[in-house]
Amino acid sequence: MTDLQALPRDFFARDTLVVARELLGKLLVRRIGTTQRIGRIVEVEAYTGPHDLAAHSSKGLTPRTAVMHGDPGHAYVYLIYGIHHCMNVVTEPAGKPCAVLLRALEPVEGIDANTRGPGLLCKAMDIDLRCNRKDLCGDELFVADDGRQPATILATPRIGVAYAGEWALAPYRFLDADSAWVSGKNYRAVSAPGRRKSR
DNA sequence: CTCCGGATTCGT
DNA sequence: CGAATCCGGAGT
Repeated sequence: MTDLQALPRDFFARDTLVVARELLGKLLVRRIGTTQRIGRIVEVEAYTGPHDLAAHSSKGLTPRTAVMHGDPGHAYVYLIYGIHHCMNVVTEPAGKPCAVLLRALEPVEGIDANTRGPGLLCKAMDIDLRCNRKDLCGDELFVADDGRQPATILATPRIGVAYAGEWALAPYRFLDADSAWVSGKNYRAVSAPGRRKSR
């Protein structure tokens, strides 16, 4: 895995829902000095712009969300609950503030921690606020394609966005249906509510 | 300046 | 089901 190449910026400069689905199966590569960590993306969520009330950019242009308004192919990393980090990939041409949240990885190389869930993913990959605004068309943090893609993609509502009204129902969470590494163990109850333990 | 709450996770 | 723990965003 030494010949991995970062996906070009125009991969990210497209419709956010398309980029989100195509990110499934791709490799997230984190290089730190001489070591590298690689995970396969198996779960993502799309945040499609100011009209999408679940997206941070629905609050307008603020210091935190400025990176979402900028060029695609950059990392938007933020601190959540004062404890965890979440990593997004900025999509669409500059001026259209959209992003895809990376929610779970399948460990491929150099990872020995839980990668199921956005906060754990960042911890396992050593991604924090230093990575915010980082250009993904570089060599420290990038996305690569090794030709593999999921056989089946599942779409569900996004996790933890109940405040977003109708937008909370949009099926913008995408996952590799056959992956054992999605965060479904923790969140299936949220995705499929109302099911009792009977039968 | 103060105040509120969160694209989460873990332990009770 | 609540605590952890900090900062962005909004209001005074």
